Amino acid sequence: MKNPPSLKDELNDSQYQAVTTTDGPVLVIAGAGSGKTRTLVYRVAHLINSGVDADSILLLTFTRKASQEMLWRAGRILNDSCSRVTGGTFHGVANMLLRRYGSHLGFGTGFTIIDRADAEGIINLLKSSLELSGPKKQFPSKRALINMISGSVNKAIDLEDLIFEQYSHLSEFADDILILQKHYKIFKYDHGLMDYDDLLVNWQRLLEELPQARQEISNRYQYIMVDEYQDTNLIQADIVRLAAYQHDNVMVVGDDSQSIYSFRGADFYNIMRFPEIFPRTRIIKLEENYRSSQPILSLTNDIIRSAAEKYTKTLFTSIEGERKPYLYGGRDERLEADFVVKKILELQAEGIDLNNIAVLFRSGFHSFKLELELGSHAIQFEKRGGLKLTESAHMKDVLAVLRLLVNPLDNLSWNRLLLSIEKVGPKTAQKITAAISGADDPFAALASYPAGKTWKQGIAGLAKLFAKLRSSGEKPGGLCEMILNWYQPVFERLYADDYPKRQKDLDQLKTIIESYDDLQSFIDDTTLDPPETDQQAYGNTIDTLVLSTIHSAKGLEWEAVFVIGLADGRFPHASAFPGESWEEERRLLYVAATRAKQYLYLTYPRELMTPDRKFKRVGMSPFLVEISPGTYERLEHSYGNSDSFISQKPSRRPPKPPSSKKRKKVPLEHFSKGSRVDHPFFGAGTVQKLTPPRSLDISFDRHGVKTLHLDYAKLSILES
DNA sequence: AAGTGCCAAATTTTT
DNA sequence: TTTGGCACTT
Repeated sequence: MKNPPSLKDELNDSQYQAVTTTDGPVLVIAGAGSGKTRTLVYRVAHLINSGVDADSILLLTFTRKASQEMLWRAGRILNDSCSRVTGGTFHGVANMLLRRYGSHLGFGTGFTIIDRADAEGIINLLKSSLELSGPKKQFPSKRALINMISGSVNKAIDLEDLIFEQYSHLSEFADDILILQKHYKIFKYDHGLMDYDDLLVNWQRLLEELPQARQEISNRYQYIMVDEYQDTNLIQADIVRLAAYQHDNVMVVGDDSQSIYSFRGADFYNIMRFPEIFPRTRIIKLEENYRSSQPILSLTNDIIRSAAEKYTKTLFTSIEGERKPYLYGGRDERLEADFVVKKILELQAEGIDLNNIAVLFRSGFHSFKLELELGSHAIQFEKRGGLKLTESAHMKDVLAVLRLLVNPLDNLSWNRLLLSIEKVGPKTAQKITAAISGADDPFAALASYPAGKTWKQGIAGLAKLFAKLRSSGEKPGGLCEMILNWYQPVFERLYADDYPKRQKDLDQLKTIIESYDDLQSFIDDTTLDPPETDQQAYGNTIDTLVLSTIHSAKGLEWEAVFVIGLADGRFPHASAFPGESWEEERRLLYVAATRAKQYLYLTYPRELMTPDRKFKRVGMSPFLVEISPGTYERLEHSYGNSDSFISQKPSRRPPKPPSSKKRKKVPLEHFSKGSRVDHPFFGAGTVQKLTPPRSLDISFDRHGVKTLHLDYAKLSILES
C-alpha cells in the first residue's frame, strides 16, 4: 500500500477485519451494496503488501470479468500489476488444472469444452437417432429440457425427482429423459467433450482421487477467496474444502438473500454449512450499505423481510435521500414503456447520464416493447444477457473447424460442418460422422469417404481445407484467414438473405483470434467467456442505456434503476410455486431493487397480450402487494389517454396462493407411517416418515426412498 | 428415402 | 429471431 496507515481510514471495522485476517477460515456475510468487492480488492492488495507471494493467491469469482476488474483495482492500490494472482471463475480454473493434470484422470489432454448450445445439439442428434416413445408434444420448453438433461449433475435433487415433480403424469416422457441423459453422457465421453458440469466434477475428482495433485494444488494456493459464495453448488463447495485441506485458509463472501441461481444447482445452504465444514470459522458481517439511499433501503428491506432467512442482517445506510421509490402501473405494455422513456428523458434533463441508468426485467423478451419505444426516441441502449457473438450460426461454423483441429474426435463439430455442405442432410451427415469417427485418422477417412455424386465436391473441399490447415503450421490468425476463404461461398449460400449483416461478426472474430498464439486457449476462452456482440467493439464509447435481465445485472449498480414487468404472472415467473422457487423469485426482485443508488422505479402493465393475441387484465406482482404502501410513492397516469385510473389504492388482499389452484390439497394427516401409496411415475410404495408441514419420505418398491412434497406429488392412497 | 423450402409457432434466468 | 411441421422435389 502506498500509505499503510490509511487502510483503517479507507474501511469500516468489519471490512478492516476481513481484509487483515491472515489465516483460518472466514465467512463474510455481506449485504447488498456493502462493499464486498472493495473488501476483497483491499485484501488481495494487503496480502501482497505484507509479503505474501502473489502466486499463492487464488481468487474465485462469479465471472471472469469480475476477477479481472478486482485484480486491476488491487494493482492500482499497489502501483503494480497483480498478474501473478490466479483469478477467474471455478470453470476457468478447473479448465487450467485439468489441462495440466488431466492425463492422470484417464482423459487425454485433448478435450473440448461445450456450451449449452452444443449440449442442445447433442440432444437433438440423440433425439433423432434414438427411438423415443414419449409424446413429442409434451416435451417441456427446449431450455428446460437441456437443463434437465445436461445440468442435473449438480442439483441437490436427482433427475428422477426433478422429472417427477414436473412431469409425473407422463411416465413415457420421463423414461425418454432418462434414456437421453444416459446417452448424452456416453456421447460426451466418446468424443472428448466436456460440459460446464464436467469441468467441476473432474476438478473434484482430481482433488479427491489424486493425492499428489491435491497436495500440489493445496500447497500452491495458500490463500483461497471465493466471491458470491451463495451461488456455488455442492461440488464447488467440496472443491473449496479439498483445495484448502492443508491450511483451511479460505475466505468466502456471500449474501444469502441474493441467491438467485438455484436452477443451475446453486445451493445457498452452502453458506449455512460453511462453519460446519470449516470448524474454526470466523463470521464477519458487513451490514452498512454504501450504495442506496435510505428510502430505497427501506423498501428493499421490506421486500426481503417476509423471506425466511437464516443469517439475519439489518442493512443501514448513512446516505441521505428524500426520494421514495416510485410505483407505476401503465394501462398496457406500451404505456409502461412510454412512462419509462419519459422518465429517462427527465432524468437526463436533470443531468444524469444514460450510463447511470438501467432497466431491469425478469425475462429477455419483457423488454421488446420498450426497445421499440427507445428506438423511436433515438435513445441508445445496450442489451445484456442477449445473444453472444459465438452463439450465432455462422460463428459456430468457423469455430467448428478450429475445434476439429484441436480435437478430431469432436463429432458434434463434424456433424455441423457436414450439414453445411449442399445436399447433405441430417441422415447423410450422421452416416459420414459414424464412418470417420471410427477411423484412426478421421481427416484421411473423410477424404476417402465414398461420396454421392451431388455432394462429392463439398466433401472434397472440406478434406482439402483440413489438409491445408494441418500442414500450414500457421498461428491461429493465419488459420482463421484460410478458413474464412473456404467459408465465404458456403456462408453466402446459407445466409443468402442477410449475410452482409453477419459479415461484420466474422471480421470481429478475426480481430479477436489474432491476439492468440495458442489455438486451444482461444477455443476454451470463447466457450467459457463468449464475447458479446456490441457496437462498443468498434471503439466509440457512446453513452448508452443498459437493458438487462436481473440475473445479468448482479453485482452492478446505477444511479437510477427501472424494474419493469412487475405484473402478476410475469414476476414471479409463471412456473414458480410457493416454496423455495417462490422465495427465489422474491430474492430476485430484491437483487433488482438493490441495484439502485438514488432513483428506483417499479413499473408494471395492467394488461398483457396472451399468445393468441387477446388481452388479459393482470394485477401487480404479489411481491409488490406485500410491500407496505408507505415505502413507495404511487405515480398516477397523468398524460396520454384520459381514461386513467383514479386513486389506485394498493389493495390489502393477502398474497393469493399462486396457481396451484386445481389440485385439491390432501392433508398430511391422511397418511401415516406404513401407508401404502401409489405414484404415477414411481409406482407403489410405503410411507416411511412424515415431515410436517407437507413432506413425506416414501420407500418405493422399484425406485428406492424419495422425499416427496404433497403440493407437487400426485399420490393416491392404496391402504392406510 | 432424403433434401429443400415455406409457413406457423413460441420465447426464464446462465458460469 | 429461431425452430418444427408439412408438402413437394430429387
